[in-house]
Amino acid sequence: MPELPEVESIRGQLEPLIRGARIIGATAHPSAKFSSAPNAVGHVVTGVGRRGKYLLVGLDAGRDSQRELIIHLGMTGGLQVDDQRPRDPHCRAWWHLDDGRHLWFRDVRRFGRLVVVNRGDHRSLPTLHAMGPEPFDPKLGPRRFHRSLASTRQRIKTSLLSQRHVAGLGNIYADESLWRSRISPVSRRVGPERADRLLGDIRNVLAEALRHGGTTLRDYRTPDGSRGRNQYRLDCYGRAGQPCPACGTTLAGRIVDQRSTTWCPTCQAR
DNA sequence: CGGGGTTCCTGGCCGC
DNA sequence: TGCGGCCAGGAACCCC
Repeated sequence: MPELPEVESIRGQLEPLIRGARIIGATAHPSAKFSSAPNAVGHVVTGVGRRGKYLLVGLDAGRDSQRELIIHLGMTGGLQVDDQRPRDPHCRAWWHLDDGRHLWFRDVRRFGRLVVVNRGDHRSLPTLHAMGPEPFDPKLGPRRFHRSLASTRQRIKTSLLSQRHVAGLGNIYADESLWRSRISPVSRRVGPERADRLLGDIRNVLAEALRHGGTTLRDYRTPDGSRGRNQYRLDCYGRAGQPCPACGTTLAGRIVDQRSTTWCPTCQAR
């Protein structure tokens, strides 16, 4: 489940591998989630960016078009660059590069998707289009974050996963951030002081995960095949029934708005 | 137009 | 040992 630290780790490895390459061919799984891969053919890769959990591959076709290949990795998606044509049964799309290499997208569960658009035209991707600020954007201050959270009555866990208030959190880092900030995931109102603390803890949790190469629970790998190491550092996510690392209370687990959620009933009391 | 429910997918794991 | 059932979950999509 690649979240911001995992997507950023992939972006950092991928960009030097494919920047400057021209895409001369493509093959895609017939699903509409992948079938637009051939629209990237004829373009040169100008760079690889990231917004929240989306990878943004810059494409340049010369005089006419500045386009963008947008990839969301979903739960099980990953990207590789190989000399040979991919033979993996879970390959959902691949692009032939002019130096003979192949960029390919592996996604066992097909929760990922990709699309080629005119650069910056994100109207076909509602979540990206309405994406909140990057967590490390200096323009995102505690006041703005609090105001944003206060604009809805959704549970805080749901708000964090919505990408509308801050970009890049998934289920793992949402639970980790709320645990660290001692905020109940079902809280519907977060005051200015707690919002301030939460923003700081989101930044700490994400920065630490990034420093440790992301979290590999099962599928996540960077393009060179490396696993993350942050899975050994999780305090809360996936540990229901085990003692809270802070106070020893048994961590609780239940479904909150369709997502499995873990929290400490003592530290994160309502 | 915000919010809620539904759907897409497959492999690992559990229990019988 | 084999296998049915269950679970993981981000975002598009539909509807009110």
